[in-house]
Amino acid sequence: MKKVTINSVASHAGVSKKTVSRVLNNEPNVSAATREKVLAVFKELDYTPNPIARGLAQNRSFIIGCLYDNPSKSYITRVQTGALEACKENNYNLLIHPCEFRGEALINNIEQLLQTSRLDGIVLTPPFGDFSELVSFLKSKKIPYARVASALLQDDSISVRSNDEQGAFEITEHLISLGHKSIAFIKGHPDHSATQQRFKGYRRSLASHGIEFDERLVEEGNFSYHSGVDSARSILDLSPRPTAVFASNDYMAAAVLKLATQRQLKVPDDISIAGFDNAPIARHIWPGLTTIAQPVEEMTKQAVTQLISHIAQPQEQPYQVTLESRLITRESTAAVK
Amino acid sequence: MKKVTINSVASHAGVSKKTVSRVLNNEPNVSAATREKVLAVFKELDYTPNPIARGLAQNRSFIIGCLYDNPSKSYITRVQTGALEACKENNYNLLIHPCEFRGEALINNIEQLLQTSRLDGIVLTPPFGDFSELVSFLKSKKIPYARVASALLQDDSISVRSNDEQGAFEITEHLISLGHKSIAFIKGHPDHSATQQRFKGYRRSLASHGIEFDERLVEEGNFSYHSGVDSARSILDLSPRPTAVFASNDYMAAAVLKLATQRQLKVPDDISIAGFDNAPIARHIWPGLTTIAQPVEEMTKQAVTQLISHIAQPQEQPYQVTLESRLITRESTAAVK
DNA sequence: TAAACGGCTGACACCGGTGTCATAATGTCA
DNA sequence: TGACATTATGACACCGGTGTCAGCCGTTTA
Repeated sequence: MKKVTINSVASHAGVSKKTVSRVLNNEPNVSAATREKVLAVFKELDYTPNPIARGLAQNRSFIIGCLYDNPSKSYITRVQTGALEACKENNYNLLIHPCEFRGEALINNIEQLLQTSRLDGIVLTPPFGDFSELVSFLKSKKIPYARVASALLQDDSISVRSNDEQGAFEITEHLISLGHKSIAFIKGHPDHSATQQRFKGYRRSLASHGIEFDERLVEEGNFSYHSGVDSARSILDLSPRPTAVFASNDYMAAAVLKLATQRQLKVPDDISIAGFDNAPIARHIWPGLTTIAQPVEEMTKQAVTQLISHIAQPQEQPYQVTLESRLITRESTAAVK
Repeated sequence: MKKVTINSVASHAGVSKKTVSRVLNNEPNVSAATREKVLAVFKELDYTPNPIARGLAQNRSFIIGCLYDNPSKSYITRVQTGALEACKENNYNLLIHPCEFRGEALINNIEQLLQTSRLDGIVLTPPFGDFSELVSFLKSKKIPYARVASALLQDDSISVRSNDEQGAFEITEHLISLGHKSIAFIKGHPDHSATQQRFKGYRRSLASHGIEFDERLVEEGNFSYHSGVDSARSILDLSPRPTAVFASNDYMAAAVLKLATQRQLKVPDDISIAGFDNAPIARHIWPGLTTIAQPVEEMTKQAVTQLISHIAQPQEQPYQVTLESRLITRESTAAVK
């Protein structure tokens, strides 16, 4: 079976390869008759253009890089799913690049990645969208990028996020409506902008009900299950014990639940627990976690779609979108007794 | 900043581009002096060869495709981690291809993937390594592939697996040693060869202790959490209720635990539960799940490493390896009362 | 001493596409 | 009907590497 190239198509159709190329790329200045003829030969020979040759000629790789550093596997796969959908629709490939570096080392690592992989663009998932050195490095190198679930910036970048502050506000409202007044809070990783946002939503809700903010109820976590265990220990040791705990993500919330259960506390009777993200674990444990569902796949898909269209045709206007999140109540929260 | 290509290096070093190419590829027939000179220019100009151009010349993409269809996000990320390590070491990229097709549609989907992406090789993760139509399709197309965690085949393929049968045997032995005689079993997805293996290990252990196999204690699952819930319902409704449940993976085991807890059963006092895989959830819930840890990253890394070296230099001898798995006991199993 | 041989090197075609530009064919208008 | 604009097409160079082969050199062999 011989390889089918643009040359075989051209000679089969009795036209030049340039004309075939024009048909391939839907360029104008091809007569309808010629176009038909070439398209027929495509079918006949079952021709697929070679992306590598195209890439060489256009100095493109048709590969998008996806940068992440996240303890949550489910979050990563959701990001990947969304990114893949966008890539598939545009005949791009996705290169995944887990990356645990910070600062200088991060820049070097990315520089090397760019040199060896010739990426056409990069999706920055949390926390990388908030690393200003990285963002300005990419900007200076003129590498197109898109930011997912990162803080709003007053610039011309592509950014798709969800409203973390509002989500945290709503879930705190939910707890307060159940009669809770002493609500502990576990912060996320300080590098993630979501951490501040969620904290802000929590405080706004407290304030709107005249509940005084109590520093002692706040623990520093980092989104990992392990950090949740540590925070849970401190919180459950408090006296008086808070009647509810709002953890900045579901893994930490699951850790609180595990520790509470180990200590013979009944959830939600003795203590209510709320999480954030609607990770699979939120519904895989008993009681199921009340949490906030975010459209992670949709955010990433939009970001990558926009990134790809920007690569094809650099635009001036920014693309900044904020999607809505949604409260999901399960068994882990109940009215205070 | 001009682009640094093989041509600029050649003119800088005062040699032909072919000689530069020889140095790049560590080919013989370059004098030590010339080699030194060229290498110095590499450093000086900070040269990185363009993989796309190289790919065009050699008709290679330097991309490995990773095929998967698995409900467990943590398994997927572990597979990816291992594959990525191998790719990175060999300057390959990894293309991820989640794929829920079967039979004819699967072949078509993969054929399209191959045409558009020009993959150099494919890693088949469960259950794809056991789809004989797919395997023989790849063989007929002469696409190099490696199978991870799939059944042993008497052929010349690359295959890295772990001993599922032995793992299941050991965990059943563990339960029996705790005094359990009525041990329910939840099977995995019938497409996965691990499903049969784990079932065999369970039966071998029962048999070796003279415990009669009871069909009524066996439920059909499919590795998903949801299927675990259904199976758990049937098992917990049995009368007399088994004193232990061995689920073929941790998600299904977690489902059993959730349902049991919902029904006010104490685990492990009223019923012991064991899983398989050592997924994160196994230690994120209370009580933690007794399970079998498998070297998923290591399996995948070995498979991909071998695949890449096979691509560079097709070998005749097969590479078939079985790695060991390991019993991890946590709080979900205890002596029968 | 001539012929044969091996290591080293570069000229040149080639991989499969795209960009540039010249030219042929067709259409428009005065 | 001729001058001119517009559309359609192809020749050719180019992207940045690798494969083939010929030629040069110094050394060994007959």
